[in-house]
Amino acid sequence: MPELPEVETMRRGVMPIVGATIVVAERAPCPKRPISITPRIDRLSKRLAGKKIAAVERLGKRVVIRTDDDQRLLFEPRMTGLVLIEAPPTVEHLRFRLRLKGRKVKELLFWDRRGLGCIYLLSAKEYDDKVNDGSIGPDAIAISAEEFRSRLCKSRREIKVALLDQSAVAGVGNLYASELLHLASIDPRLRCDRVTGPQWGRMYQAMRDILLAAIESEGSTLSDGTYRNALNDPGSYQNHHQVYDRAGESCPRCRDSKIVRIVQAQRSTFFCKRCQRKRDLPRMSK
DNA sequence: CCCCAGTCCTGCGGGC
DNA sequence: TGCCCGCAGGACTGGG
Repeated sequence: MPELPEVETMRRGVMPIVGATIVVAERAPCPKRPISITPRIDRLSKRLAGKKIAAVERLGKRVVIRTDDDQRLLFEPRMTGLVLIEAPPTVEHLRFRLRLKGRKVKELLFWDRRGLGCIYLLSAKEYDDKVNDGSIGPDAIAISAEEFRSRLCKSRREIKVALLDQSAVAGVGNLYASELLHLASIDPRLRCDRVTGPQWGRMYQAMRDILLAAIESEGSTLSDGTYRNALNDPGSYQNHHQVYDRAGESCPRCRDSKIVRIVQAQRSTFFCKRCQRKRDLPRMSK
């Protein structure tokens, strides 16, 4: 389930395509039900043919390829998508190919087992509009502490649910939301409008620490093994998970309370009831 | 406007 | 052993 660290690892993995010239874009042969590509593939290919790849960027959980004429080709991996330059896990789930020339790398691939992912090409103006109209919030790594707080603090939703809202902050998904709230010692059920100033500070710092550490580890590869880096190796951050998918185990911090699983907005949340409280415990006076 | 439940999809693991 | 059902959670949509 690619979240910010996994998508950042994909971005870094396909960086060698920068400077290459696009020859043609095509659907890979015969998936049962084709993934969503906008505009349709022949028109998308026509708009990209002959354009040079100027940069590979990332916005939240999307890989963004910028061409020399400022178009943006966006890849949304969703649950099981991978952006690759070689060796897809299987042939039958290969969905899309960008044929390239002028550099060592000859193709960019999109592979997606479940086919929930999608691809779209936007003009410079369409891209700017999308970023500015609020449908995609600021990236979780780039956002300031003040903006992080101000974009969330008025909501009455539970903090864990709000962290998943990509229009507020882009990049945090289900796994890292549980992890960062554990690191920040905050109850995932706490309403945003009841989070205190110190809690906002800790949450912001924990979000950065967790996401940056996970990028260092090239993301988390879960038991289904789908997510891989560009060299087809698994990430290693799953070995650092404190709470995610660890219900019933004792909390690694307090070594006492057991990690519990609850459901919020139809998604699993994992946390420690002892370490993560709605209210901070009063500080001991000397 | 804000928020939530339902939808898409495939592979897998648990239960019988 | 084999089959079936439910679950996993990205982003989006429709409705309260």
